Amino acid sequence: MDPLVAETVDRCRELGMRRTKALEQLLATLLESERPMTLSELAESERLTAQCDKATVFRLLQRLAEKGIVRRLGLHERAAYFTLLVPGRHQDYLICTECGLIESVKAPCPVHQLEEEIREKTGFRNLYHELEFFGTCPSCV
Amino acid sequence: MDPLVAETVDRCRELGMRRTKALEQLLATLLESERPMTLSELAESERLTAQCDKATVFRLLQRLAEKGIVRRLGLHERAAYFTLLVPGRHQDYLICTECGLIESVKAPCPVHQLEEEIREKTGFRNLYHELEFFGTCPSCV
DNA sequence: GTAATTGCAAATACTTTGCCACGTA
DNA sequence: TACGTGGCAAAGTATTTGCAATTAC
Repeated sequence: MDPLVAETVDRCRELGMRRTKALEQLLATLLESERPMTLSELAESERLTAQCDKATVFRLLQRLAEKGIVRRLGLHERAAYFTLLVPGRHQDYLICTECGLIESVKAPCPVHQLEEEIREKTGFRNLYHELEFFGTCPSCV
Repeated sequence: MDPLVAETVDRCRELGMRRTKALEQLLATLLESERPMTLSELAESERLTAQCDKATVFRLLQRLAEKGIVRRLGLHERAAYFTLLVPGRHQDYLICTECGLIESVKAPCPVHQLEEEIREKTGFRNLYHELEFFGTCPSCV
């Protein structure tokens, strides 16, 4: 087993989880993946499809996210968010993971130069980016 | 009417959309909002709840997103994405909006200093961030 | 008048939970 | 043995679509 998987399983154990096949395979799958994966992708992946039910993967991810081993990406709600694009205006957001508060970041966005580099090096076109900061807001601390 | 709303409606008109009450109210609502909003929030907002059906708001947002007037935030899929947090490791992503390809950004992340500033100025705790670049990948150009 | 747009209701899709069986410690 | 975990099936919530009626141009 990949030593990083073993190490992560140990962290889980210390946090009170049991060492199960499903947990090991889930962690191994996430670790091998170069990119974030959806619940369905995980549940249907080679290592997990025979191993366990989708509900199990769901509950594992839920527990792992609570314990800070895994992160659920996005604005942390089930629903999609929409925003108006005003030409020449760009916004980054600061979001409270406890109460859902969303506010705009006042400071200038530090990402434009990297975006330029990516445009040149990768050949991607129509580039734009999204940047969100997450944390616990003062009222929720 | 807010001149920026009027201007945006004009852009929509130029892109072939019709000037409807629902469109005007939707754009006004998005523009007034300091933050991104979900479909439900929009459909149930003061200006829109009496004005039109949720399906209408959905289809408007869909058309506006196609035309680049509105942006749908997140990894651009219906499903949530999960990623393993490896201590000391941070990843940003580059995502193709056409084919869904997701790859890691090789360059170092330029956001840490801003994160530090936010930590100091806002009183948020447990801060972290997510940064994604979107665009059309070379194969899809 | 014609084609885009809308409302309503139904269909999908993804997520989440209940309950009892099972496996780990 | 005890309690966390898993499977299966059902419920919950958000998104998306079909179609006839309406409206903008």
